[in-house]
Amino acid sequence: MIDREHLYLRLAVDLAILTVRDDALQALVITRANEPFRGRPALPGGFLRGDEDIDEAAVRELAEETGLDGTALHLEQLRAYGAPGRDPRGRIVSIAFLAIMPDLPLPTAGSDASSAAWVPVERVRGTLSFDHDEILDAAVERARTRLEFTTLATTFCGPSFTIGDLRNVYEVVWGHPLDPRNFSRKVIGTPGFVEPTGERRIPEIGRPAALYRAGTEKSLNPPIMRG
Amino acid sequence: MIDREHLYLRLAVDLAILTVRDDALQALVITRANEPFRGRPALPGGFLRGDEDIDEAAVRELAEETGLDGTALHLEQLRAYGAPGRDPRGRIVSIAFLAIMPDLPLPTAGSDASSAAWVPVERVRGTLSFDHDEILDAAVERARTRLEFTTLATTFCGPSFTIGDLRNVYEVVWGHPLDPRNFSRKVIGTPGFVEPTGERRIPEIGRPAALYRAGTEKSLNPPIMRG
DNA sequence: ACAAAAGTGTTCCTTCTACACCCATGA
DNA sequence: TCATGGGTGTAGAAGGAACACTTTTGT
Repeated sequence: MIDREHLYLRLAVDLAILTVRDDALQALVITRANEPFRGRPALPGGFLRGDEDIDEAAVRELAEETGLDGTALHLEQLRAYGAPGRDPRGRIVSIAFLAIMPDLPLPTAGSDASSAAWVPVERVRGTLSFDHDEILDAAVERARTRLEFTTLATTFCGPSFTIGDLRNVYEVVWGHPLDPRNFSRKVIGTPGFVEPTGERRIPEIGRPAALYRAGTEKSLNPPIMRG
Repeated sequence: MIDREHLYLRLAVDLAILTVRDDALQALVITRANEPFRGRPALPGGFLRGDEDIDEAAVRELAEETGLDGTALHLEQLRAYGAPGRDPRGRIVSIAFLAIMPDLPLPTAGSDASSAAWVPVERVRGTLSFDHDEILDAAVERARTRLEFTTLATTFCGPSFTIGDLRNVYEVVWGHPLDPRNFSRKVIGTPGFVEPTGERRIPEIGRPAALYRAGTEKSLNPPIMRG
């Protein structure tokens, strides 16, 4: 075997971190503090270190950018991006991840980022550095199909939520309204999707709603139809 | 930016190449010609070169191992495997691919492989080098769900096939029988799944069956239920 | 009383499922 | 005419879609 064929390169992880905030699907976008693309928006990410697995690198980067423990949240590999020339610094292959979070305040601004902020994905479209627009598109599409077939939507919510909150997640991610009555029945009638806490939430106006927490079931079948 | 943090490594692509052959789901397994694991079974694969994208490397490796043009077949990224120590040669991260082929003769034995052969996945289980057992498991599970939601099963068949041939693919991959009559109706009633060629195949015994080729539709909705 | 959001009941329709039955061919 | 696999008809069950209607709160 000829060693010339063996290309040495650097491996990065890039994170598409999504949340539902102000009735919009938003992504965590940083402003780059270093070249290349200094001062331009990008997805958070960083280089793989010598002693860690790829998923560990993703969890570490998530913690560095958001201060949150990624092991409790949804973190999933999307795919590898490795077009020659996708990074001006040289041959860098990136493993893209999808991360789902509830709408929590961001405790820290990361080291490599001069700022980190939630931005609606509709506004981010077409503005990102490297091939991060493509990564974000893939992440959003993956999240959309995950809502159909898994209980992932509960990860967008906090520790307790109403069926209306959960429906709002679906409506925002899918971009169209759902029938509240059929949705309610479907969710409550699916064993392991949600569990009642016994508490209720009293809104400013209207009938109080029962509160639920995420159940133990992870997959949905039959799925929730996207309409 | 501290350069010590940037790990340089080599990137490999590994291919789980599946076919349906002799009423069994089989994988293309090579016997390694070089260290490490010389003489042991493994999935075909190789290192990324400097001028190619990851998917191009997968197509190239598929051609080298099977002599077939991968652009016409189904080739799909599974995920990256990068545990430190997964390869005794050093830090090597591998992008795993799923490839689907009809049951064709294998024209060539590859350069890095002393032999390449189809082996039923049930017999391969637990015998492969590196973390290739894990990769193959992921590939089989991905193929199973792809049959539900896409027209991928036609890729297992040749250029023309009967509905019975197609059903056999489903039965072998899923591991349980399907109702021939309902299956027939479902496939023929799904626009774009299959197109009649006008030809018929006369079997040794029994009624001749109409021949079809793959249609243009790639996704199935509603899906074919796995039972 | 009214607005607003939570939830229930009911009807219609599509699709899956199971199985009875008919069709076309070679031996 | 029989065995074998290809293909159609049809009745029942299950679940989705649509929507009328009731419930529970604050103002």
